[in-house]
Amino acid sequence: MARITLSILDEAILDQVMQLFWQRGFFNLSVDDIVAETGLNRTALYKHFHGKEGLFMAMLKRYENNITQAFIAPLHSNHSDGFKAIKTFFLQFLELSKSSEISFGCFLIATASDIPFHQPHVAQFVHQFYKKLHQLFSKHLKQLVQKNAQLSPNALADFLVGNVVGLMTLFRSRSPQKMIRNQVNGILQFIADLTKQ
Amino acid sequence: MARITLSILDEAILDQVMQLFWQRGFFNLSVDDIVAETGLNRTALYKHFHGKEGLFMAMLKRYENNITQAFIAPLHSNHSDGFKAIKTFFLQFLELSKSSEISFGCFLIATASDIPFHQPHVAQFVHQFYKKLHQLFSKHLKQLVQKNAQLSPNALADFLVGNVVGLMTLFRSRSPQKMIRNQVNGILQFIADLTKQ
DNA sequence: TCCAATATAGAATGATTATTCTATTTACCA
DNA sequence: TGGTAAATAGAATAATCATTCTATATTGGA
Repeated sequence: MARITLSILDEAILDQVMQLFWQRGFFNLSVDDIVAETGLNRTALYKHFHGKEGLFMAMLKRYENNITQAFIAPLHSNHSDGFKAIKTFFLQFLELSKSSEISFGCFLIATASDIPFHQPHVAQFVHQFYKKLHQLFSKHLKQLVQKNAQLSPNALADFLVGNVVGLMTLFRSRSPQKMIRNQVNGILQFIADLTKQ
Repeated sequence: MARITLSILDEAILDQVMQLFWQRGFFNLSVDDIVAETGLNRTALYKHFHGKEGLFMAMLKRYENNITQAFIAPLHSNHSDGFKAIKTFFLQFLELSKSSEISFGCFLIATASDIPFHQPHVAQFVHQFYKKLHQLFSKHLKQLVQKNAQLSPNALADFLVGNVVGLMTLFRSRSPQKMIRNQVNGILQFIADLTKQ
């Protein structure tokens, strides 16, 4: 029966719904907007997602599966060169900033900013995303950081997660390309220096 | 007549209104909520602020004057030691993370995340805040960075602004103390290394 | 082809939204 | 003290909100 459920909901429509929540956030997007702009059936919405909150959570998960997974792919490589993996990941921000289409940052991180007013369910999901990112960074940093380094791989991974959060928030607030570029360069110099010390 | 206007609006009530917008954001706080929870007179609201948008903008300015100014005070010092000024500024995040009271991050930066849906007026105000922060960092970095450094003081200032944005967003999303501490330590090590190279 | 289950479109509902209006109270100065 | 202007409280309004209901259309298998 899960099979049937899936076949009913048009994937293209769900992508549109995801985009809308991503762009406008939970509180600034009404069910009427969704129905009117995407064609998602109102009755189907309540049958399959049990309301607006359920739909939002489903779209957040959809985003993580479809968008986030692709973005963190460079960090999944088991390449021996940990710096290269991290560098490839952060260079994506430069590509994003060069792109002519408007970026709305990261749906998950934008939601993080609204979190105080969402269900604990949503908050937990965002924190788990932070954790996944942390683990991926940490894996590469472990083989990169010298024994005598001042900061541990775990500490540095937190530093990188914080920088991703910063970059994504800059994107969302339509900051100039130069700011993005300078922050990425700062991060990369910092990581590069770790191996030289 | 501006004199009269000021005497009418209770400063304590305005502080409460500011706190509410700060905590809940524009879209998740109704005029009825404001009236019920702070005692702000509804008629006065429309007379003096011309609606919810005007009140929000006024509270954002109030926040910048009262809260932000105090927070960036360490960067206003003309101390000869630029590193010390920057360090003092970032150590404030550690104090904040140790504090038992819940932090809602930075009102300006949380608004940045909602910006795509606000008036350009609001977006511009947030960008000017980024700019002010940049200039303050840049001032200290200029006397800190070696001539042969890979990154310019202006580039590094952008890097620091991005990190402030990241830290504030972590606060807002109720991230663990350890994440905050590790990001601050990363920033400080990076700046310290600038002088040693 | 016919039937039962499901999908759809959109009207109805009742709560909540921002804003305006009205009536009453307060403050201030001659 | 008396009168005018401003402040207040809260009712009224019309739009919008999330959700449910109803009636019609569409499907898929015997």
